[in-house]
Amino acid sequence: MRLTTKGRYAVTAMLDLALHEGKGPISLADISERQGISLSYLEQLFAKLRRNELVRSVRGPGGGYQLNREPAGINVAEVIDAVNESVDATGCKHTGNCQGGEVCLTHHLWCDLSTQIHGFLSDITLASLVARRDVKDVAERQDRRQLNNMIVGSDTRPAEAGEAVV
Amino acid sequence: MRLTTKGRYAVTAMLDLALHEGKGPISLADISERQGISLSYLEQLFAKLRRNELVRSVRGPGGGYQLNREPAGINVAEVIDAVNESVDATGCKHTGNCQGGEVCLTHHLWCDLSTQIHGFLSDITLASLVARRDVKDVAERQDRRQLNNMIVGSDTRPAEAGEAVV
DNA sequence: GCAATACCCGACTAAATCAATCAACTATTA
DNA sequence: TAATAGTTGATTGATTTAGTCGGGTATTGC
Repeated sequence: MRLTTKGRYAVTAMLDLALHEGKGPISLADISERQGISLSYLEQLFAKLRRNELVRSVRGPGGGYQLNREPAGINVAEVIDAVNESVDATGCKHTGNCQGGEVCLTHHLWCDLSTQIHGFLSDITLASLVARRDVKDVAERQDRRQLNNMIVGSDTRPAEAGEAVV
Repeated sequence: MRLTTKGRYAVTAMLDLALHEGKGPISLADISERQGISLSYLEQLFAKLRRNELVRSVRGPGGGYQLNREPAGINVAEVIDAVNESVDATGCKHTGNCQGGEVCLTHHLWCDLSTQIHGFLSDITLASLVARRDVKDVAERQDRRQLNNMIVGSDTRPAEAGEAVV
């Protein structure tokens, strides 16, 4: 099992889409700026999200991405699955041939853990995240900063990873 | 967060010790044979388990490792921690500076997930695993096979990873 | 119709981690 | 004192991560 930036970025980007629903397509450049994720990397992730029919794309000027379903119908577990980060904690992918064709001593433990994690994450939808106080606060801060950057003018580069921001 | 063979092997090896408690020190060679884990790799893992005072070692002929506490007092979470596989799902190690000094959009979600997983794993002790039916079954099979290999004689190498076993 | 926008796609890469292997060394005990 | 068994450090091939780079192609406002 692994949960790295790949899965975290995917969920963050999907949540960004959910937060800006109803404002037409959202460009990856916007998400990149707001969330501080490399644009090229986002393109890779959205290719997978699109193949899994979690988002749909609109090409051309003014284009971008939109959720393909309502936020209440998309849960965190399937977003992570879509970018190939399995939530499976077993080493044998549930086949049970961990030790020369038979199950290993701890096989059932990892199965239980997988069930636990998957259950937890699939109960959380984008809609439920949007409703959370802490998410709202961070989103407002990000929108404010993005607006600020636009007014300041040419300095529209996204804030860098380690960079201190006002 | 990551859970790979490192953490799984560590838990498996500790459970093997718990299953053979009271039979004096258990050598890593024995564990290697029963569990199909490379001896050299076990040495690395047990160096960390010893530094974390989860096991104690006895040197010399007839030596090996023993649990440093009773099985009911050792939980799975601390074993995984001991081999440097954190159960933390955040990217910022709970510091909260995921995005230029501030928390990112999904920080609290990953905190919740971490709490969930840690809670689940720290409720499972070696003693509770030893008592499980499925663990007992696998352990018996492993002991039987090891005995068999000893009788057959010179062929005492551990069963290889992909090898089909009778 | 054409230039700008924005998605689409594939190849490539530096760094990190995994899962070991190898060799040498030290302590203990039969 | 020789065999056993734990201890430590260096090294390694394979894989994955977290991107970058460079070229496409579709669409639309002017």
